[in-house]
Amino acid sequence: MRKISDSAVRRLTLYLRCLEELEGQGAETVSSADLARRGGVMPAQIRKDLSLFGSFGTRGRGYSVSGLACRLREILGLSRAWRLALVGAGRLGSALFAYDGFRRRGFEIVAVLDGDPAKVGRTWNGVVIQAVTELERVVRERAIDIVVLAVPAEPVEWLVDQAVRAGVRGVLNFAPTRVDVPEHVTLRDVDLVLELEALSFGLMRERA
Amino acid sequence: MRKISDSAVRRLTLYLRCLEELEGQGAETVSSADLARRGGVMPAQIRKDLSLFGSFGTRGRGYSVSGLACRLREILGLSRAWRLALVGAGRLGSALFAYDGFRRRGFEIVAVLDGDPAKVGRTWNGVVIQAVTELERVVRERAIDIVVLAVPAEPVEWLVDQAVRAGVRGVLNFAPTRVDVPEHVTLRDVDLVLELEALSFGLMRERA
DNA sequence: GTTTGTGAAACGATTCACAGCT
DNA sequence: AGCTGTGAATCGTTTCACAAAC
Repeated sequence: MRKISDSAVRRLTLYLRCLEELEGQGAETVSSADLARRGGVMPAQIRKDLSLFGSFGTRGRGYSVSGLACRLREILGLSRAWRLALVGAGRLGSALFAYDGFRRRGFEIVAVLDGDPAKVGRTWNGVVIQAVTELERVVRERAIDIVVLAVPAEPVEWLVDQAVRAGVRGVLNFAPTRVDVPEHVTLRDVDLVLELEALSFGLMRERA
Repeated sequence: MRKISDSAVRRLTLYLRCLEELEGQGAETVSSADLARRGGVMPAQIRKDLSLFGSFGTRGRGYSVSGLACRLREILGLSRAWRLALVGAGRLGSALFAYDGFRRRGFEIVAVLDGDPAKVGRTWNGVVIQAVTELERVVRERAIDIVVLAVPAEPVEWLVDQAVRAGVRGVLNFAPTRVDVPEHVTLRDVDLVLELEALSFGLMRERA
């Protein structure tokens, strides 16, 4: 199976958003040139990206807006629901839990865990906070697909180890630390300090 | 001035973290091979990345840990403080405000703004929440370098416009929307839904 | 002998350009 | 005529390999 670059995946999600906007506007069909204008990319890039998965358009006509959106949702795995466990019931965890952009895309946080005994037992919108020591059991018994780590760097290695042992398939890591996962587990890092550092670098070079 | 790719910048921040870890362990010097092992990259990649900015090593010896860390901090713009305004005093805003990883790197949130009149006037750790309508004035009068947008997609265009007009140099956008900024302003997007979508894509292709 | 700094080679991603379908 | 799908060409990034420095 061909390897798809991260930038290509990012663009696919971009195309989907543009298509959903078009759907809302009642558009029936769209050409790669139209879509490219909206997304700020080159038309050939769109056609190339799509050609990695099949041919979804009609020559001379373009793409069916709803048809292509549907195919993209399938390709990205967004036509099913994913079960998430959130580890870390601090401020960031609470922000992620409350954010409804996730649920709208089929990402459902079905379990919340925290290392602070004072937080364990509290309820967030019907979800009881459990102890981190329960992670392995929770992932297994509640059929968790993705673990979201909103915790400091230190416990991350242990947490990932537990989750992987229990059969988790994806990890979204917010801690500023490098994690190793087995080949069959998908990992993504969101490093907020890194983003600011990269921004800082950009600021240093402006008008220099 | 040569253009530096985003992936190179990300690696520079990675090198800095590894060097700071080494500093903590009392190491004096490090070779590109050592550093590469820690960072999970190729030694030649490190040397190539560094060569974009000068030559900091000694042949036969390696690099001075503290010396290289210091140079990287200068290159990344981390040896000075940056003044941030946070727009959006919701859950995400509150998580960002409380996160001390920013302050440790010299990113100081000196102003907080929100569109909800009920929140305006409240104080967060000595910082009074102001109305978003004040953004332009705040950026100008308080010499804001970077605006952090922890708000929904809708107000983003207007907010960026105000901030840019007032001379902001960088924007960190958490809203799931494409923003256009003038060439002299640096923009970075952190799109949490996109990260999950990309993770979902990864999960679809595992063991397929 | 060791390790850097750097051209050259290999690789990967983007853009071009056009044959082929509607 | 209009637009897709794709091989070829271009561009940028990563890796190799070695001469120069210590």
